[in-house]
Amino acid sequence: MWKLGGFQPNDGRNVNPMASYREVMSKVHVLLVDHDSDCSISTTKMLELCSYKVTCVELASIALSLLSSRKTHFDIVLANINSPDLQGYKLLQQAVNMDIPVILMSIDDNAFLAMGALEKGAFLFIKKPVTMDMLKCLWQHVVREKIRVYKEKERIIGKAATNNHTFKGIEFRLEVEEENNFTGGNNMKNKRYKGKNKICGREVLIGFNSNMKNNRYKGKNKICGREVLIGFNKECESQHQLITSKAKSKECIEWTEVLHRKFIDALGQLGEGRCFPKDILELMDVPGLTRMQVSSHLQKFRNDTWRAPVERKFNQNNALEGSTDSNISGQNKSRRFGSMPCLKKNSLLINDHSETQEGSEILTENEMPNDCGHGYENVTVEHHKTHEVAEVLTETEMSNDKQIMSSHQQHREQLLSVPKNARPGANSSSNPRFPSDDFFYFQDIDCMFSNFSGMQQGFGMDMNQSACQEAFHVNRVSSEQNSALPSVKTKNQWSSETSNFPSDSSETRGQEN
DNA sequence: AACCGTATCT
DNA sequence: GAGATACGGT
Repeated sequence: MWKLGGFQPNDGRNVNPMASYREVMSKVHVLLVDHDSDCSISTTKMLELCSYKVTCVELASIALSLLSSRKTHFDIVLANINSPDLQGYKLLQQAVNMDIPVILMSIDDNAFLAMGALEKGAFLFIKKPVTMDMLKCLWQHVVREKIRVYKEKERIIGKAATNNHTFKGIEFRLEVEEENNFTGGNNMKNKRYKGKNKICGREVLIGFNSNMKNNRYKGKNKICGREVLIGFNKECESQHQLITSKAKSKECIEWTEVLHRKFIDALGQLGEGRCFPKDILELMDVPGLTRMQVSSHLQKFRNDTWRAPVERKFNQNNALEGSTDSNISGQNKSRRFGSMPCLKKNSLLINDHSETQEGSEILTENEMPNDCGHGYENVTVEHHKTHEVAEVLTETEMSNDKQIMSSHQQHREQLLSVPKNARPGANSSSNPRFPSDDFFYFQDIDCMFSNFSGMQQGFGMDMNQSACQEAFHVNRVSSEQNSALPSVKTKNQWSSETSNFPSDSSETRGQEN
């Protein structure tokens, strides 16, 4: 139960008379989201003067990640509705789903904005600048909302109890339908998942029939990563009734250009054969981002099925005349562990940036002659020419540059001797997916980076270094933490870093079985 | 047990 | 179609 001092929301008589306002306010954690640095600084100061705990982020997407991670509990969200990443409403939606009151702010005093915000569940809509008076009563909104939520849950628990269904601290509704026409949800039709009940969030039908009497679907189920008990009684079973569990919809993070650039940055630092989600996550150092999310993004990126938000919009607007990429679903069956995403030539070049990206060409494995799908023999990066636009050499070029080849050979040997690749069960002898001796190739991170930034330039994106640093300057309250955030790297930095495979300080990953 | 890569889902 | 999730494998 949520408590403030001696206050218990279910019993108004238990208010601790000794609890001063300040004491109460000091227990309220405010998530402030505002890209306007002047405003956020002043608001933060005022909030802190009120004794609130404050976490300040600049972008709604970052706030979303923070909320998703659930590592920190926030009691209220105070957000600028005009977040540059256009995630303001998404943030609102997520916070509402989490029963966190949201106060939206805007520089515009617009009735439509206000109505829209309230309609979408905002607790309050206020015009900036916020004042001390507004903030002083913030805690009351929190308390009122807590009381409301508590009563709501109590109501639901009561209902659930009368139906002999277990309610386990998470809001979901149980509805019993009369019809007996259940044929199985999508998840159950899928043979692959027949063994377990897969609930990928959102609304899911959890049904059973006479073939399911082994109670396979009784007990723990996961909704949005949280355990939920979905029980049913015999009465229910005999009637073949359905239990509909409506889980809160899972909020997705959006891989914005800035976030993706961080991702690319991490890939560049790790290098081919070392691009593991966990390491990428660590290097990205984005609060709230999870390994699963990185993993998912890595998969999309490796398969070339991810498009930057700007590109999506661009493609939508231009309807992609005849540029269907039949290879998009052509996934690499022989995926190497930790492999660098191998970009398709046109995956990033939605505009022709060749004039600004001369010398940068990325070939798909399919496009590489005689590469047997490995790519290594035909594609490499000249690591020594660190101050040039990265090169991807064709076979012909390779034959003309034996010096490069020998240096590459050294890198290969160096890499092969690095224990980090010796993942548990992921070695060349026991795992066919592990890069065997002839498997390494070096995807040029410079090219990826160049193409990517070229694309952004093509869309007039302001992706200069300060902008990126700004975008990732997450928590001004603890700014020392952010000073360690990796900055955007120049091409030269990329080359110099990727040219070496640093002696790996970390031990072999995972554990030996 | 942790984590990776893939398949599949929403 | 992007992102989340389930699952098998190591």
